[in-house]
Amino acid sequence: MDYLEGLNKQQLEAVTTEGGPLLLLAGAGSGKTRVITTRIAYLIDILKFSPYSILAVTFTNKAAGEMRERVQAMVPEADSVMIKTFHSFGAWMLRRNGESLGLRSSFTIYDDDDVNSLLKTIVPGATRSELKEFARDISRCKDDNLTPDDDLVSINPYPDFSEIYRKYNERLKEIGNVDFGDLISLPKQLLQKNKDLRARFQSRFKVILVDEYQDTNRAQFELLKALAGPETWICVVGDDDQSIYKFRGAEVRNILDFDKIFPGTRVIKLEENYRSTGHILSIASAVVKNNLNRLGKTLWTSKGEGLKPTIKYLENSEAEAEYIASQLNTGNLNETAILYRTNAQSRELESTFIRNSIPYKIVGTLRFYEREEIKDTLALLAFISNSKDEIAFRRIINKPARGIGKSSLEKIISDSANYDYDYFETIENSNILKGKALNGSKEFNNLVSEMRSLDFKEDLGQYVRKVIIESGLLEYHRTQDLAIGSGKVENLEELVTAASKYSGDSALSEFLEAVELDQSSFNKEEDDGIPRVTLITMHNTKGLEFDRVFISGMENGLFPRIDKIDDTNELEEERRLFYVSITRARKELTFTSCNKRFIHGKLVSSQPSIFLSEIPEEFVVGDSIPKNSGFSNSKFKRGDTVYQDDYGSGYVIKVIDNGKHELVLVKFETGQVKQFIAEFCNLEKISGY
DNA sequence: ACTCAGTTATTTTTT
DNA sequence: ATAACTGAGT
Repeated sequence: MDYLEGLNKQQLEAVTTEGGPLLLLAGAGSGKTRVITTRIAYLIDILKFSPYSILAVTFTNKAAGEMRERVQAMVPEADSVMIKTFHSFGAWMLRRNGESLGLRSSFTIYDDDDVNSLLKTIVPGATRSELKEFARDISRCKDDNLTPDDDLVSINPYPDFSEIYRKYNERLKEIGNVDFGDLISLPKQLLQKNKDLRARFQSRFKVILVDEYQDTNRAQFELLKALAGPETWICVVGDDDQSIYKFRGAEVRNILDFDKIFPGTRVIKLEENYRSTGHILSIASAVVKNNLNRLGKTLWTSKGEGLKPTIKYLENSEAEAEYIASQLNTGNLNETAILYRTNAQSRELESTFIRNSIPYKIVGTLRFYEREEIKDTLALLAFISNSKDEIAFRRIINKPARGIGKSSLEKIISDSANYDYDYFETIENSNILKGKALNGSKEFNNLVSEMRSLDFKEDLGQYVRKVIIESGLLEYHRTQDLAIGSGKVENLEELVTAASKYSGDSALSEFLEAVELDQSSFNKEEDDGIPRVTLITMHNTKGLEFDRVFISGMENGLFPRIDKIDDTNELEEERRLFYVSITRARKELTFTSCNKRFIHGKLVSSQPSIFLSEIPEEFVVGDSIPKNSGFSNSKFKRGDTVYQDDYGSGYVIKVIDNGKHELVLVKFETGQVKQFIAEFCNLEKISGY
């Protein structure tokens, strides 16, 4: 029981409280992971719960892995606790219980890219951005538990949207695959429809723990409700102040209203922060206090005040990068992070760091599975396993070139109606193709049958290697490498290595699932021992901490984003993002803000973020915070409210300096966007920050 | 099937 | 600025 030692009063209470429901409000740096893992250990070790009866759900595989490791260090038999992400839990459940939905246990999971391609086959005339919109909105429907039969006007007002959504679901079902949303909503449906199944799950999982509860969406909440019976010890852990994924369907109300939905909830707040020094916490608290929609808690530390954070104003983004670079001469780069709101901001930092020979690493930009060569291989593997997979088929049939162009492809697709939409069968039996396309398609089918006849149960790595070589994909990408110097072959090698960790009957589908759901195991760490400064988006920093943090681009329009400034809910979410960013820092924190910045190739004037004005002056040093204008010479700033005789009132979207004139782009309440030359326009400034 | 010029749209994205 | 994509021309 020595693992209980050193816990503070609230932590101990959180660990030992019996029964459910239990809501743990765990502030940033309050030892949340320690509490969850210790609670699991305590349940097994002291309260004698079977590890098998405990389900712990997280949002990332990284978090799941960390949790497993830490629990096992305390209680070895905890290795049979089910610790999974929401999505991998859903996949696990569907592979075992999906027959009634027409799912084979080897289904594959479509990612956003595949979803887009599938939608394109359903709405061929749609533009790229329309497809993207449909994909996003369908995903949002699934997050929100909305079916095509529901009123979807609030999601997408386009009258055909419901039909598109319906057709999309039908096609997905015909193909026999699922998307990310299905991994939550289908298990939920199964449990709701099938009383026996529900009883089985409820008798197995006596304890359910959910981490990062503030980021659950409606569907995840419903799944949880279906899993938890009246006797279940349900415990959710989260921080309403750190809810930053609303744009992905996260529903803050889940945590705000938890005690109303689960009557008799015990609420325990963990407010002692073990991470940051006092001034940093004071700033974080002062900032987040401006949010009205929160449960309210105040972090404190016994660490002492520490250094005052710094605010620095720079003329432009180049100066900003140079300033940050100049600060990196001292201190441990491994313990330093530069945070920004948008990925595009990393470019300037990168080029400056290269110029100054500062080693850096960028977190989270290029995802392994999104790479062309990887997607190609996965598509081929998916097709070998399921020749009804239209998206995989489209992707791989003519790669490398087999003489099957657009028209031949469409012929096969349309003729597949006669062969149960199985493209392998269509090629096998249809006589619609001739010449080069006929030979090419037969060649493709031979490849597929040959691969199907091979056994991969011993070593999936060897199997994948064989597939890559025999299909010609390796050669194809080798040529690409030679042409443009990409590392595609290297990536394919890495895929083979990753695959060799899998064996057994379901090796292939396990592997395909891992690639979709757990990219972390494929992200090769630059482990050359050189200390590197971390470049990272604010969103990606959740759960991380550094001795020294720079928060860059503190400008209205960029952060908070321009379209979020005048919507209270959106602004509060941006502010939570700021709160998350601030609380990453242990000891040192610097905010930088620029007067001018290149945005989409245009030099744009900006003004300091309204968030900077929320920092109490007594906690910071450095440049003083300009009130109102005065930072730039310009009369107009982004975010200003203006009035114009012809168009009425609106706000400034952009101020562009084109060298000759200052152009002011205004979005009016009517929805019109107009451009004016600052010197000559009759715009009246109503208010500004 | 490939190339090149023109077009478009550029938030965040644990799964 | 820039990447990613489209469509016409080779």
